[in-house]
Amino acid sequence: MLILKAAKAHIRAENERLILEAGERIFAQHGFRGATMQMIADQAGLPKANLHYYFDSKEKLYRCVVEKIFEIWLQAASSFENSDEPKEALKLYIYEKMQISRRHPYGSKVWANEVMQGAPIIQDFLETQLRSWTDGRIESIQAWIAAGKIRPVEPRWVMYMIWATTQHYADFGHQIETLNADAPLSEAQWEAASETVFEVIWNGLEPKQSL
Amino acid sequence: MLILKAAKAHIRAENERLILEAGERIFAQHGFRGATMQMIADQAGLPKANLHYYFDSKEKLYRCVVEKIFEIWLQAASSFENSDEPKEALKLYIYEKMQISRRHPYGSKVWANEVMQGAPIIQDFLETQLRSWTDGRIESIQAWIAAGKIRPVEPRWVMYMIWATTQHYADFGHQIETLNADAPLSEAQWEAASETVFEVIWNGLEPKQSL
DNA sequence: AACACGGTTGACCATCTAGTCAAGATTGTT
DNA sequence: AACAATCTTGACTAGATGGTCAACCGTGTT
Repeated sequence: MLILKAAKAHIRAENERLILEAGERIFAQHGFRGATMQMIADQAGLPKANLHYYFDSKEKLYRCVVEKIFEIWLQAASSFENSDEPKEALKLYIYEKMQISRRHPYGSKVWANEVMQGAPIIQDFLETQLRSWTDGRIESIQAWIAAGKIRPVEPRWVMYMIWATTQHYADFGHQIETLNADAPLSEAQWEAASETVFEVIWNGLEPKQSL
Repeated sequence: MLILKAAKAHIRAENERLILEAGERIFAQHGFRGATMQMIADQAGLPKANLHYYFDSKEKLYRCVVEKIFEIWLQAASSFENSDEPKEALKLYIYEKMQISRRHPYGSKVWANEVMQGAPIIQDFLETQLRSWTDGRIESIQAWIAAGKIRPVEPRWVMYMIWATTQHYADFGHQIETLNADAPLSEAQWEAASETVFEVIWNGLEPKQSL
Protein backbone atom coordinates (compact mmCIF):
# COMPACT_ATOMS: atom_id res chain seq x y z
CA MET A 1 0.00 0.00 0.00
CA LEU A 2 1.02 3.56 -0.45
CA ILE A 3 0.56 4.20 3.24
CA LEU A 4 3.01 1.46 4.03
CA LYS A 5 5.52 2.89 1.64
CA ALA A 6 5.27 6.26 3.35
CA ALA A 7 5.63 4.67 6.76
CA LYS A 8 8.96 3.18 5.83
CA ALA A 9 10.12 6.16 3.85
CA HIS A 10 12.37 7.34 6.66
CA ILE A 11 14.32 4.09 6.57
CA ARG A 12 14.95 4.54 2.88
CA ALA A 13 15.84 8.21 3.36
CA GLU A 14 18.23 7.47 6.19
CA ASN A 15 19.99 4.63 4.41
CA GLU A 16 20.30 6.54 1.17
CA ARG A 17 21.85 9.39 3.13
CA LEU A 18 24.32 7.03 4.81
CA ILE A 19 25.30 5.49 1.49
CA LEU A 20 25.64 8.80 -0.34
CA GLU A 21 27.81 10.19 2.44
CA ALA A 22 30.01 7.11 2.48
CA GLY A 23 30.17 7.16 -1.31
CA GLU A 24 31.28 10.77 -1.38
CA ARG A 25 34.12 9.99 0.98
CA ILE A 26 35.29 6.81 -0.71
CA PHE A 27 34.95 8.10 -4.28
CA ALA A 28 36.94 11.17 -3.24
CA GLN A 29 39.71 9.10 -1.72
CA HIS A 30 39.99 6.47 -4.44
CA GLY A 31 38.36 7.77 -7.61
CA PHE A 32 35.51 6.00 -9.37
CA ARG A 33 37.28 2.81 -10.31
CA GLY A 34 39.49 2.76 -7.24
CA ALA A 35 36.51 2.83 -4.94
CA THR A 36 34.86 -0.54 -4.31
CA MET A 37 31.29 -1.15 -3.27
CA GLN A 38 32.66 -3.09 -0.31
CA MET A 39 34.63 -0.06 0.92
CA ILE A 40 31.55 2.13 0.64
CA ALA A 41 29.45 -0.50 2.41
CA ASP A 42 31.93 -0.72 5.28
CA GLN A 43 32.10 3.07 5.52
CA ALA A 44 28.31 3.24 5.64
CA GLY A 45 28.08 0.33 8.10
CA LEU A 46 25.82 -1.70 5.84
CA PRO A 47 26.25 -4.99 3.98
CA LYS A 48 27.25 -4.60 0.36
CA ALA A 49 24.08 -6.20 -0.98
CA ASN A 50 22.13 -3.45 0.71
CA LEU A 51 23.82 -0.82 -1.44
CA HIS A 52 22.58 -2.54 -4.55
CA TYR A 53 19.09 -2.58 -3.09
CA TYR A 54 19.05 1.23 -2.89
CA PHE A 55 21.22 2.06 -5.89
CA ASP A 56 21.09 -0.25 -8.88
CA SER A 57 24.75 0.04 -9.78
CA LYS A 58 28.00 1.63 -8.78
CA GLU A 59 27.66 4.08 -11.62
CA LYS A 60 24.17 5.19 -10.56
CA LEU A 61 25.40 5.72 -7.01
CA TYR A 62 28.31 7.74 -8.31
CA ARG A 63 26.08 9.91 -10.41
CA CYS A 64 23.87 10.65 -7.42
CA VAL A 65 26.95 11.66 -5.42
CA VAL A 66 28.17 14.00 -8.15
CA GLU A 67 24.74 15.55 -8.65
CA LYS A 68 24.46 16.28 -4.94
CA ILE A 69 27.82 18.02 -5.04
CA PHE A 70 26.88 20.11 -8.03
CA GLU A 71 23.81 21.38 -6.22
CA ILE A 72 25.85 22.61 -3.25
CA TRP A 73 28.20 24.22 -5.71
CA LEU A 74 25.39 26.04 -7.49
CA GLN A 75 23.97 27.30 -4.21
CA ALA A 76 27.13 29.32 -3.63
CA ALA A 77 26.15 31.15 -6.80
CA SER A 78 23.57 33.17 -4.94
CA SER A 79 26.36 34.94 -3.07
CA PHE A 80 27.43 36.29 -6.39
CA GLU A 81 24.10 37.90 -7.13
CA ASN A 82 23.39 39.34 -3.72
CA SER A 83 25.10 42.60 -4.41
CA ASP A 84 25.70 45.02 -7.22
CA GLU A 85 29.01 46.07 -5.77
CA PRO A 86 31.78 43.77 -7.01
CA LYS A 87 33.76 44.09 -3.81
CA GLU A 88 30.88 42.79 -1.73
CA ALA A 89 29.81 40.17 -4.24
CA LEU A 90 33.31 38.79 -4.69
CA LYS A 91 33.98 38.76 -0.97
CA LEU A 92 30.79 36.83 -0.28
CA TYR A 93 31.43 34.38 -3.10
CA ILE A 94 35.05 33.73 -2.22
CA TYR A 95 34.30 33.26 1.47
CA GLU A 96 31.40 31.01 0.61
CA LYS A 97 33.58 28.85 -1.67
CA MET A 98 36.31 28.64 0.97
CA GLN A 99 33.65 27.53 3.42
CA ILE A 100 32.55 24.83 1.00
CA SER A 101 36.14 23.66 0.59
CA ARG A 102 36.37 23.38 4.34
CA ARG A 103 33.02 21.71 4.97
CA HIS A 104 32.77 19.54 1.87
CA PRO A 105 36.32 18.61 0.94
CA TYR A 106 35.24 15.18 -0.28
CA GLY A 107 32.66 16.57 -2.63
CA SER A 108 35.15 18.94 -4.18
CA LYS A 109 37.57 16.07 -4.73
CA VAL A 110 34.97 13.91 -6.40
CA TRP A 111 34.19 16.75 -8.75
CA ALA A 112 37.86 17.35 -9.50
CA ASN A 113 38.40 13.67 -10.14
CA GLU A 114 35.46 13.47 -12.48
CA VAL A 115 36.53 16.52 -14.48
CA MET A 116 40.16 15.40 -14.64
CA GLN A 117 39.04 12.15 -16.21
CA GLY A 118 37.15 14.06 -18.88
CA ALA A 119 33.80 14.07 -17.09
CA PRO A 120 32.77 10.64 -18.44
CA ILE A 121 29.65 10.55 -16.28
CA ILE A 122 28.52 14.16 -16.01
CA GLN A 123 29.54 15.74 -19.30
CA ASP A 124 25.92 16.74 -19.90
CA PHE A 125 26.02 18.74 -16.65
CA LEU A 126 29.00 20.71 -17.84
CA GLU A 127 27.43 21.45 -21.19
CA THR A 128 24.07 22.54 -19.85
CA GLN A 129 23.95 23.70 -16.25
CA LEU A 130 27.55 24.72 -15.70
CA ARG A 131 27.78 26.49 -19.03
CA SER A 132 24.62 28.53 -18.52
CA TRP A 133 25.55 29.33 -14.92
CA THR A 134 28.98 30.52 -16.01
CA ASP A 135 27.57 32.65 -18.80
CA GLY A 136 25.40 34.42 -16.25
CA ARG A 137 28.34 35.17 -13.98
CA ILE A 138 30.41 36.40 -16.90
CA GLU A 139 27.67 38.89 -17.71
CA SER A 140 27.80 40.24 -14.17
CA ILE A 141 31.53 40.73 -14.39
CA GLN A 142 31.23 42.42 -17.76
CA ALA A 143 28.65 44.80 -16.33
CA TRP A 144 31.13 45.74 -13.59
CA ILE A 145 33.78 46.41 -16.19
CA ALA A 146 31.40 48.52 -18.26
CA ALA A 147 30.59 50.54 -15.15
CA GLY A 148 34.28 51.07 -14.47
CA LYS A 149 34.02 49.23 -11.16
CA ILE A 150 36.82 46.77 -11.95
CA ARG A 151 39.64 46.72 -14.46
CA PRO A 152 38.98 45.44 -17.93
CA VAL A 153 39.82 41.74 -17.74
CA GLU A 154 38.47 38.72 -19.53
CA PRO A 155 35.81 37.52 -17.07
CA ARG A 156 36.50 33.83 -17.76
CA TRP A 157 40.03 33.95 -16.47
CA VAL A 158 38.83 35.65 -13.32
CA MET A 159 36.17 33.03 -12.70
CA TYR A 160 38.77 30.31 -13.12
CA MET A 161 41.09 32.09 -10.69
CA ILE A 162 38.38 32.14 -8.05
CA TRP A 163 37.42 28.52 -8.58
CA ALA A 164 41.03 27.42 -8.64
CA THR A 165 42.20 29.29 -5.55
CA THR A 166 39.26 28.31 -3.39
CA GLN A 167 38.88 24.70 -4.47
CA HIS A 168 42.62 24.21 -4.06
CA TYR A 169 42.06 24.23 -0.31
CA ALA A 170 39.84 21.17 -0.64
CA ASP A 171 41.48 19.27 -3.48
CA PHE A 172 45.04 19.82 -2.26
CA GLY A 173 44.13 19.87 1.41
CA HIS A 174 46.47 17.00 2.10
CA GLN A 175 49.43 18.84 0.58
CA ILE A 176 48.54 21.98 2.49
CA GLU A 177 48.37 20.03 5.74
CA THR A 178 51.70 18.40 5.05
CA LEU A 179 53.26 21.82 4.46
CA ASN A 180 51.57 23.01 7.65
CA ALA A 181 53.65 20.62 9.81
CA ASP A 182 51.06 17.87 9.24
CA ALA A 183 48.41 19.85 11.07
CA PRO A 184 44.98 20.79 9.70
CA LEU A 185 44.55 24.52 9.17
CA SER A 186 43.30 26.23 12.32
CA GLU A 187 40.25 28.43 12.44
CA ALA A 188 42.55 31.46 12.25
CA GLN A 189 44.44 30.04 9.30
CA TRP A 190 41.25 29.41 7.35
CA GLU A 191 40.20 32.97 8.05
CA ALA A 192 43.62 34.32 7.02
CA ALA A 193 43.71 32.23 3.85
CA SER A 194 40.21 33.36 2.85
CA GLU A 195 41.15 36.95 3.58
CA THR A 196 44.34 36.74 1.53
CA VAL A 197 42.62 35.10 -1.43
CA PHE A 198 39.98 37.80 -1.42
CA GLU A 199 42.41 40.69 -0.82
CA VAL A 200 44.82 39.69 -3.57
CA ILE A 201 42.05 39.12 -6.10
CA TRP A 202 40.19 42.26 -5.16
CA ASN A 203 43.30 44.46 -5.20
CA GLY A 204 44.15 42.81 -8.47
CA LEU A 205 40.81 43.79 -9.98
CA GLU A 206 40.19 47.19 -8.42
CA PRO A 207 40.80 50.03 -10.87
CA LYS A 208 44.06 51.81 -10.19
CA GLN A 209 43.65 54.87 -8.04
CA SER A 210 44.30 57.86 -10.25
CA LEU A 211 47.79 59.05 -9.61
CA MET B 1 79.53 -8.65 -21.76
CA LEU B 2 79.53 -5.00 -20.86
CA ILE B 3 79.91 -4.03 -24.50
CA LEU B 4 76.77 -5.94 -25.35
CA LYS B 5 74.89 -4.27 -22.55
CA ALA B 6 75.86 -0.87 -23.89
CA ALA B 7 74.81 -1.86 -27.39
CA LYS B 8 71.28 -2.60 -26.26
CA ALA B 9 71.02 0.25 -23.80
CA HIS B 10 69.14 2.37 -26.30
CA ILE B 11 66.44 -0.27 -26.59
CA ARG B 12 65.92 -0.14 -22.87
CA ALA B 13 65.97 3.65 -22.83
CA GLU B 14 63.48 3.90 -25.66
CA ASN B 15 61.06 1.37 -24.22
CA GLU B 16 61.20 2.86 -20.76
CA ARG B 17 60.41 6.23 -22.29
CA LEU B 18 57.45 4.79 -24.20
CA ILE B 19 56.08 3.11 -21.10
CA LEU B 20 56.54 6.14 -18.84
CA GLU B 21 54.82 8.37 -21.37
CA ALA B 22 51.93 5.95 -21.76
CA GLY B 23 51.73 5.54 -18.01
CA GLU B 24 51.54 9.28 -17.44
CA ARG B 25 48.64 9.53 -19.84
CA ILE B 26 46.69 6.55 -18.54
CA PHE B 27 47.28 7.24 -14.85
CA ALA B 28 46.15 10.83 -15.45
CA GLN B 29 42.95 9.73 -17.16
CA HIS B 30 41.98 6.93 -14.80
CA GLY B 31 43.82 7.34 -11.52
CA PHE B 32 46.14 4.72 -10.07
CA ARG B 33 43.62 1.96 -9.53
CA GLY B 34 41.52 2.90 -12.52
CA ALA B 35 44.47 2.50 -14.84
CA THR B 36 45.23 -1.06 -15.93
CA MET B 37 48.54 -2.41 -17.10
CA GLN B 38 46.78 -3.55 -20.26
CA MET B 39 45.65 0.01 -21.06
CA ILE B 40 49.17 1.31 -20.56
CA ALA B 41 50.58 -1.50 -22.69
CA ASP B 42 48.16 -0.73 -25.51
CA GLN B 43 48.94 2.98 -25.28
CA ALA B 44 52.66 2.22 -25.45
CA GLY B 45 52.19 -0.30 -28.25
CA LEU B 46 53.86 -3.12 -26.30
CA PRO B 47 52.61 -6.41 -24.86
CA LYS B 48 51.69 -6.26 -21.21
CA ALA B 49 54.37 -8.72 -20.15
CA ASN B 50 56.94 -6.34 -21.53
CA LEU B 51 55.91 -3.69 -19.04
CA HIS B 52 56.66 -6.05 -16.20
CA TYR B 53 60.03 -6.75 -17.72
CA TYR B 54 61.04 -3.09 -17.41
CA PHE B 55 59.08 -2.15 -14.29
CA ASP B 56 58.57 -4.79 -11.63
CA SER B 57 55.09 -3.75 -10.65
CA LYS B 58 52.33 -1.29 -11.37
CA GLU B 59 53.24 0.61 -8.23
CA LYS B 60 56.90 0.95 -9.20
CA LEU B 61 55.92 2.23 -12.63
CA TYR B 62 53.55 4.70 -11.03
CA ARG B 63 56.23 5.95 -8.68
CA CYS B 64 58.59 6.53 -11.61
CA VAL B 65 55.90 8.51 -13.39
CA VAL B 66 55.27 10.69 -10.35
CA GLU B 67 58.96 11.27 -9.72
CA LYS B 68 59.47 12.39 -13.30
CA ILE B 69 56.65 14.88 -12.92
CA PHE B 70 58.03 16.22 -9.68
CA GLU B 71 61.36 16.92 -11.37
CA ILE B 72 59.73 19.00 -14.09
CA TRP B 73 57.82 20.80 -11.40
CA LEU B 74 60.98 21.60 -9.45
CA GLN B 75 62.73 22.90 -12.54
CA ALA B 76 60.20 25.71 -12.77
CA ALA B 77 61.55 26.76 -9.40
CA SER B 78 64.60 28.30 -11.00
CA SER B 79 62.39 30.96 -12.57
CA PHE B 80 61.61 32.04 -9.08
CA GLU B 81 65.23 32.63 -8.18
CA ASN B 82 66.37 34.30 -11.37
CA SER B 83 65.51 37.76 -10.21
CA ASP B 84 65.50 39.83 -7.06
CA GLU B 85 62.60 41.87 -8.31
CA PRO B 86 59.31 40.22 -7.35
CA LYS B 87 57.54 41.48 -10.44
CA GLU B 88 60.02 39.78 -12.75
CA ALA B 89 60.35 36.66 -10.63
CA LEU B 90 56.61 36.17 -10.32
CA LYS B 91 56.01 36.81 -13.98
CA LEU B 92 58.61 34.26 -14.99
CA TYR B 93 57.34 31.69 -12.53
CA ILE B 94 53.67 32.11 -13.44
CA TYR B 95 54.34 31.98 -17.16
CA GLU B 96 56.56 28.95 -16.66
CA LYS B 97 53.88 27.14 -14.67
CA MET B 98 51.23 28.00 -17.26
CA GLN B 99 53.54 26.59 -19.88
CA ILE B 100 53.89 23.38 -17.89
CA SER B 101 50.12 23.13 -17.57
CA ARG B 102 49.90 23.44 -21.33
CA ARG B 103 52.72 21.08 -22.23
CA HIS B 104 52.34 18.50 -19.47
CA PRO B 105 48.67 18.36 -18.59
CA TYR B 106 48.82 14.64 -17.87
CA GLY B 107 51.64 15.01 -15.38
CA SER B 108 49.80 17.70 -13.50
CA LYS B 109 46.73 15.49 -13.30
CA VAL B 110 48.68 12.53 -11.98
CA TRP B 111 50.10 14.75 -9.28
CA ALA B 112 46.68 16.13 -8.40
CA ASN B 113 45.23 12.63 -8.27
CA GLU B 114 47.98 11.41 -6.02
CA VAL B 115 47.67 14.32 -3.60
CA MET B 116 43.87 14.13 -3.53
CA GLN B 117 44.12 10.52 -2.45
CA GLY B 118 46.37 11.52 0.43
CA ALA B 119 49.67 10.93 -1.38
CA PRO B 120 49.77 7.19 -0.55
CA ILE B 121 52.79 6.62 -2.75
CA ILE B 122 54.81 9.83 -2.55
CA GLN B 123 54.14 11.14 0.93
CA ASP B 124 57.89 11.12 1.62
CA PHE B 125 58.36 13.49 -1.34
CA LEU B 126 55.95 15.96 0.17
CA GLU B 127 57.59 15.82 3.57
CA THR B 128 61.15 16.20 2.34
CA GLN B 129 61.63 17.76 -1.08
CA LEU B 130 58.41 19.73 -1.44
CA ARG B 131 58.58 21.02 2.12
CA SER B 132 62.15 22.24 1.83
CA TRP B 133 61.53 23.73 -1.61
CA THR B 134 58.49 25.58 -0.30
CA ASP B 135 60.35 26.89 2.72
CA GLY B 136 62.94 28.39 0.39
CA ARG B 137 60.32 30.15 -1.71
CA ILE B 138 58.58 31.46 1.40
CA GLU B 139 61.83 33.04 2.51
CA SER B 140 62.14 34.84 -0.83
CA ILE B 141 58.64 36.22 -0.47
CA GLN B 142 59.28 37.29 3.09
CA ALA B 143 62.41 39.13 1.97
CA TRP B 144 60.31 41.02 -0.58
CA ILE B 145 57.86 41.98 2.13
CA ALA B 146 60.67 43.11 4.44
CA ALA B 147 62.03 45.25 1.60
CA GLY B 148 58.60 46.80 1.07
CA LYS B 149 58.44 45.44 -2.46
CA ILE B 150 55.11 43.68 -1.98
CA ARG B 151 52.31 44.00 0.54
CA PRO B 152 52.57 42.14 3.81
CA VAL B 153 50.82 38.85 3.14
CA GLU B 154 51.32 35.34 4.45
CA PRO B 155 53.64 33.87 1.81
CA ARG B 156 52.03 30.43 2.01
CA TRP B 157 48.65 31.61 0.81
CA VAL B 158 50.31 33.38 -2.09
CA MET B 159 52.24 30.26 -3.11
CA TYR B 160 49.02 28.27 -3.03
CA MET B 161 47.27 30.90 -5.16
CA ILE B 162 49.95 30.61 -7.81
CA TRP B 163 49.95 26.84 -7.80
CA ALA B 164 46.17 26.70 -7.84
CA THR B 165 45.58 29.21 -10.60
CA THR B 166 48.21 27.83 -12.95
CA GLN B 167 47.63 24.11 -12.37
CA HIS B 168 43.91 24.66 -12.78
CA TYR B 169 44.50 25.06 -16.50
CA ALA B 170 45.89 21.52 -16.64
CA ASP B 171 43.76 19.72 -14.04
CA PHE B 172 40.48 21.31 -15.11
CA GLY B 173 41.44 21.63 -18.75
CA HIS B 174 38.46 19.56 -19.80
CA GLN B 175 36.04 21.86 -17.97
CA ILE B 176 37.74 24.91 -19.46
CA GLU B 177 37.45 23.46 -22.95
CA THR B 178 33.80 22.64 -22.43
CA LEU B 179 33.15 26.23 -21.34
CA ASN B 180 35.14 27.38 -24.39
CA ALA B 181 32.57 25.91 -26.79
CA ASP B 182 34.36 22.55 -26.66
CA ALA B 183 37.47 24.03 -28.24
CA PRO B 184 40.99 23.90 -26.81
CA LEU B 185 42.34 27.28 -25.81
CA SER B 186 44.05 29.03 -28.72
CA GLU B 187 47.54 30.39 -28.59
CA ALA B 188 46.11 33.84 -27.95
CA GLN B 189 43.85 32.55 -25.17
CA TRP B 190 46.74 30.86 -23.40
CA GLU B 191 48.67 34.10 -23.61
CA ALA B 192 45.70 36.12 -22.34
CA ALA B 193 45.04 33.71 -19.49
CA SER B 194 48.69 33.76 -18.41
CA GLU B 195 48.71 37.53 -18.62
CA THR B 196 45.54 37.85 -16.55
CA VAL B 197 46.73 35.44 -13.89
CA PHE B 198 49.96 37.36 -13.59
CA GLU B 199 48.36 40.82 -13.73
CA VAL B 200 45.74 40.11 -11.10
CA ILE B 201 48.21 38.50 -8.73
CA TRP B 202 50.83 41.17 -9.27
CA ASN B 203 48.39 44.05 -8.86
CA GLY B 204 47.08 42.24 -5.83
CA LEU B 205 50.53 42.13 -4.27
CA GLU B 206 52.02 45.44 -5.35
CA PRO B 207 52.12 47.94 -2.53
CA LYS B 208 49.41 50.57 -2.87
CA GLN B 209 50.55 53.72 -4.57
CA SER B 210 50.63 56.42 -1.93
CA LEU B 211 47.49 58.53 -2.28
C1' DA C 1 78.50 -22.15 -36.67
C1' DA C 2 77.86 -22.09 -31.81
C1' DC C 3 77.14 -19.25 -27.98
C1' DA C 4 75.59 -15.75 -24.59
C1' DC C 5 72.70 -12.33 -23.20
C1' DG C 6 69.19 -8.90 -23.34
C1' DG C 7 64.68 -8.49 -25.01
C1' DT C 8 59.83 -10.43 -26.36
C1' DT C 9 55.59 -12.69 -25.66
C1' DG C 10 51.35 -15.83 -25.26
C1' DA C 11 49.38 -18.55 -21.91
C1' DC C 12 48.38 -19.05 -17.38
C1' DC C 13 46.97 -18.26 -12.28
C1' DA C 14 45.32 -16.37 -7.91
C1' DT C 15 42.73 -12.75 -6.42
C1' DC C 16 39.47 -9.22 -6.42
C1' DT C 17 35.06 -7.09 -7.56
C1' DA C 18 30.33 -5.62 -9.42
C1' DG C 19 26.30 -7.53 -9.40
C1' DT C 20 22.65 -11.43 -8.36
C1' DC C 21 19.54 -14.07 -5.76
C1' DA C 22 16.66 -16.37 -2.74
C1' DA C 23 15.60 -16.99 1.88
C1' DG C 24 14.52 -14.63 5.91
C1' DA C 25 13.68 -10.59 9.14
C1' DT C 26 10.78 -6.19 10.13
C1' DT C 27 7.08 -3.48 10.36
C1' DG C 28 2.68 -1.22 9.69
C1' DT C 29 -2.15 -2.58 8.62
C1' DT C 30 -6.37 -5.20 9.11
C1' DA D 1 -2.91 -13.16 14.62
C1' DA D 2 -2.50 -13.04 9.72
C1' DC D 3 -0.96 -10.29 5.88
C1' DA D 4 1.75 -7.83 2.59
C1' DA D 5 5.15 -4.69 1.43
C1' DT D 6 9.70 -3.37 2.38
C1' DC D 7 14.14 -4.18 3.92
C1' DT D 8 18.26 -7.29 5.04
C1' DT D 9 21.95 -10.32 4.08
C1' DG D 10 25.17 -14.42 3.29
C1' DA D 11 26.44 -17.05 -0.45
C1' DC D 12 27.33 -17.21 -5.13
C1' DT D 13 28.89 -16.08 -10.15
C1' DA D 14 31.14 -14.22 -14.16
C1' DG D 15 34.56 -11.40 -15.59
C1' DA D 16 38.57 -8.48 -15.03
C1' DT D 17 43.29 -7.68 -13.47
C1' DG D 18 48.21 -7.75 -11.57
C1' DG D 19 51.69 -10.57 -11.90
C1' DT D 20 54.43 -15.00 -13.41
C1' DC D 21 56.83 -18.01 -16.40
C1' DA D 22 58.97 -20.69 -19.77
C1' DA D 23 59.79 -20.76 -24.44
C1' DC D 24 61.46 -17.98 -28.02
C1' DC D 25 63.85 -14.13 -30.84
C1' DG D 26 67.82 -11.05 -32.38
C1' DT D 27 72.35 -9.73 -32.38
C1' DG D 28 77.11 -9.21 -31.53
C1' DT D 29 81.20 -12.19 -30.13
C1' DT D 30 84.25 -16.13 -30.44
